[in-house]
Amino acid sequence: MIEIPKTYDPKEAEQNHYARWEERGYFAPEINRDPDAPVFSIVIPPPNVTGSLHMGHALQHTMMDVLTRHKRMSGFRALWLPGMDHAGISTQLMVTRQLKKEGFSRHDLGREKFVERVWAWKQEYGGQILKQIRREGASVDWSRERFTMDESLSRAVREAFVRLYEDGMIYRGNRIVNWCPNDQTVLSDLEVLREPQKGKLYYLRYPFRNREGSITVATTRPETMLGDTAVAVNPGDERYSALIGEALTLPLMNREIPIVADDFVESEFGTGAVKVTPAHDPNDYEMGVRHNLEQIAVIDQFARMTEATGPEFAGLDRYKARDLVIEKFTELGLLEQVVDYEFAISKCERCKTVIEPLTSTQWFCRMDQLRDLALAKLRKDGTPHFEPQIPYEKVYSDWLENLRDWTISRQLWWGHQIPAWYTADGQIIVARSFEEAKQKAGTDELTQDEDVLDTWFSSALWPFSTLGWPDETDDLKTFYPTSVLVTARDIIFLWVSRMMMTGLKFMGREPFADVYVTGTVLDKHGQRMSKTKGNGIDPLEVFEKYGVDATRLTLASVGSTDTRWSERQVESYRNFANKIWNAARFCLMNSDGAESVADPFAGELPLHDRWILSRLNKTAREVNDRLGQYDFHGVVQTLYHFFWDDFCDWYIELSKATVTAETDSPERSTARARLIAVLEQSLRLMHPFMPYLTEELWQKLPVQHAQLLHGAYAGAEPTIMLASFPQCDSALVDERAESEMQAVIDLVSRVRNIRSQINIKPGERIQLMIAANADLQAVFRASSDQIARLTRAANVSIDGNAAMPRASARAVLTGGAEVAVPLEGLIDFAQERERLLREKEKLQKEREKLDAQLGNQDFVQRAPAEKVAGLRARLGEIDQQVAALEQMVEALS
RNA sequence: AGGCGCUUAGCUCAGUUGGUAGAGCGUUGCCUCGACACGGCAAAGGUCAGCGGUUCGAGCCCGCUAGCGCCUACCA
Repeated sequence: MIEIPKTYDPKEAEQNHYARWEERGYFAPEINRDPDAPVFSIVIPPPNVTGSLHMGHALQHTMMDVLTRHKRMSGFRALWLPGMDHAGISTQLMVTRQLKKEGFSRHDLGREKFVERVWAWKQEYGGQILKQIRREGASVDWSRERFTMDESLSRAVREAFVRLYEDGMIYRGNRIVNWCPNDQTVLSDLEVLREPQKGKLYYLRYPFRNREGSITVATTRPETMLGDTAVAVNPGDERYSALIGEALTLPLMNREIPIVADDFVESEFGTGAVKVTPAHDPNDYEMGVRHNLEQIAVIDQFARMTEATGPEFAGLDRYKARDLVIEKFTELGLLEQVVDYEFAISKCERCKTVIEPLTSTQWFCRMDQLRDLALAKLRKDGTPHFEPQIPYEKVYSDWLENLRDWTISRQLWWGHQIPAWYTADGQIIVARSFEEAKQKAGTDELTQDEDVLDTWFSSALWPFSTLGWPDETDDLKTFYPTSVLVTARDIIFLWVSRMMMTGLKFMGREPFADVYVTGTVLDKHGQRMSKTKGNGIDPLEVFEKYGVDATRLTLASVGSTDTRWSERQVESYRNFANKIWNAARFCLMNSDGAESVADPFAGELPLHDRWILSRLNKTAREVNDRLGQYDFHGVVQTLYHFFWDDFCDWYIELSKATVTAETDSPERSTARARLIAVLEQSLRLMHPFMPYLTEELWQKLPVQHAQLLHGAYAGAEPTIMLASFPQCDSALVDERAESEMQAVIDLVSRVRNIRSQINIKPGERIQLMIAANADLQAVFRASSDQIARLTRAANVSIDGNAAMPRASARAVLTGGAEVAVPLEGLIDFAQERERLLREKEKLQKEREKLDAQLGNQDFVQRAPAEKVAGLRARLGEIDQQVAALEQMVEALS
């Protein structure tokens, strides 16, 4: 007899197993010795080196771990590759702040020292999240851990850059960009937030150059007027058509600017005339290009007015300049009106500073060819397959179709420095290394570009750079393309699409076949969890309180829909874990003799054994199928109900008498071995979701652990991680057993219902009289001991006719069976009559519905014959039961 | 402004090709029957947001309305 505590303590299991799994190399694909093993691989979405675990990570990691463990147990050569992202801006900000506390800036240190400092920071404080990933139980292969700034990955970055440059897809140019005046760097469109902003719309008059009068333009940013080089109107706007080409005098600057016609202008908005500031507005920039307008930079990189604005404005902050412009327009009588106006403003994703659009010389990546590769792949092969396909496939393709060039340079020090050098005479040399650049340039008087690349440039290469690219390593050949990408929806553009494009470009193959997009865990009010709102739930605290396994089940069942966080949910899965623990506890307490049984399910089996095997195998089938479809929610439900309802509530109870028999016997040993065998397979089925609990229990079971390992891991030190994942043996799926067992379950439930309704004390023994047809008689007779035990009946009689005592509580069952509980002296006849009449009423209501349906000729003719037959059968059944009930009532009168 | 999604039991969510609505928690009653009170047994609870349509039949398909949410966007 093996004794374990009454309550599952997750902490103990969590402390015991992870380190051992890791040390023994279970996480590495090399543990798989089958040379022909199919391959399964996932690369982790690399968390920021500055980050710490939040619910979104825990959610994604749970799902990736479930998939990886499932495939590993199924004999796949499984790799889940971990790593981190250097997170350019975040990390640089982190260290800059630290420096500031010490009283100096990064410029005091200089670039080289600063970068050293960031590395030191990374060593000391970075990667806290890696420890937390261990805590989650994530079966990642730490021997393959990567960091986007590793030398090998940096090499991949340079290689990719050079190739794209050589193919004409990367270029350097002066264009309008998103500039963050606080972080002092350019940002891509995807790193800019659009926020609604209450502001004002100013109506400004621009006088005609050569005559009286003026034209009025509306703007939210009057200060940019200093850089205006035109006013635009819609070519179809009759109010202005005569004015097109006419000259205006730009107030304050006294500059002559033309009126141009452009389709961009919406006649309905404002006055229908737009001031054009090509240097400080993306749309105006485009218009400027179309009309060949001068770009006059009036705002600098610190968001202050430039020298070009003249002595009164130069050096003023952009908002101060706004006030001054308005003041001057008022003085000149050129301010027509000011109205309240709400519009969208661009802010820096990181520091929330208002973005200043300005023209700047930067590196860009042309996206047209890359986009076409991705779109063609999707249209031709349906790759990647998004799950859920709706709406994500369309979200992805729509975005690709409207893709614009990607600004890839950043004015930071932390990151991959752009592999471009300039000669003294301004020639650009793009090369993989300084050596190569010198060769190409024919001189060593070269200066490397100061800028670094967007963090997402290196992330875009992650699925192959981590596997060794550009070298053709074994890992690359084996694990690329990866099997599936699991991610939140907010980085479909930033990351997923870019990996797809670079993968197709450099590898000639997609980086992953499937993209599983997870739902989001919201707070209990349905709001997104965020640091600034402070409404986040720390997964580590939940681990502490309820255990990792319970948390994982909760997260897995979120699936792909947004779900509000509810601690009660975790609590119920904690209870489930405890239920498993106690079911195992029961099995272990009654395990003596079980190990001597070689083949527990050999030979002829009683109903409940055939039934549980059928249920178990159907469960295995469902779990495998649903995991294949990424239906995490469904799998959790399936496992929960199989284990709790089928195994605990019925199978254990049905086996109890035999299993707990006082004296040893072959029957007892066999029953015990069967119980343990079913439990053992259940643990394997649940292991991907609940790694700690299942390992803890599996190790304790009196079974031949080594024999349970999947063939690919033969010889390994036994662990449930490497045990074979149960597959459905369809020979064991037994519909007849299931329906017969269902009859027993119905019978027991009805009797319990009677006991409860009549208030029979739980301790009180009853008599049970069952009348049934020959088939059911045989079923009930074979299970009569169990029926007696579960209904707490002193004795059970079964026969074909219903000669039942008048003083009894009775019920009719499906299949025409009847049951009576004789209760001489206890029965209140009137009450019992009412009870039966209520039953009858229920059936009659159903009958009415069926009558209506079957009375409808259209239904009978058009519905499938099978359906109609089914309803007719049900109708017959009801009639029979109603008749039986009427007889019972009659007998009571 | 467009696009998309959601609205099912008090709460959080499932609902597979249209065929008599499900789970967990909560609620009610009974229960120390030695695996488990983080438990057992039994039960109550729903005009599937509203309106209209298609169909023999709609939570599921189509249209409109309302509320909520998300994403995209070049109305200054």
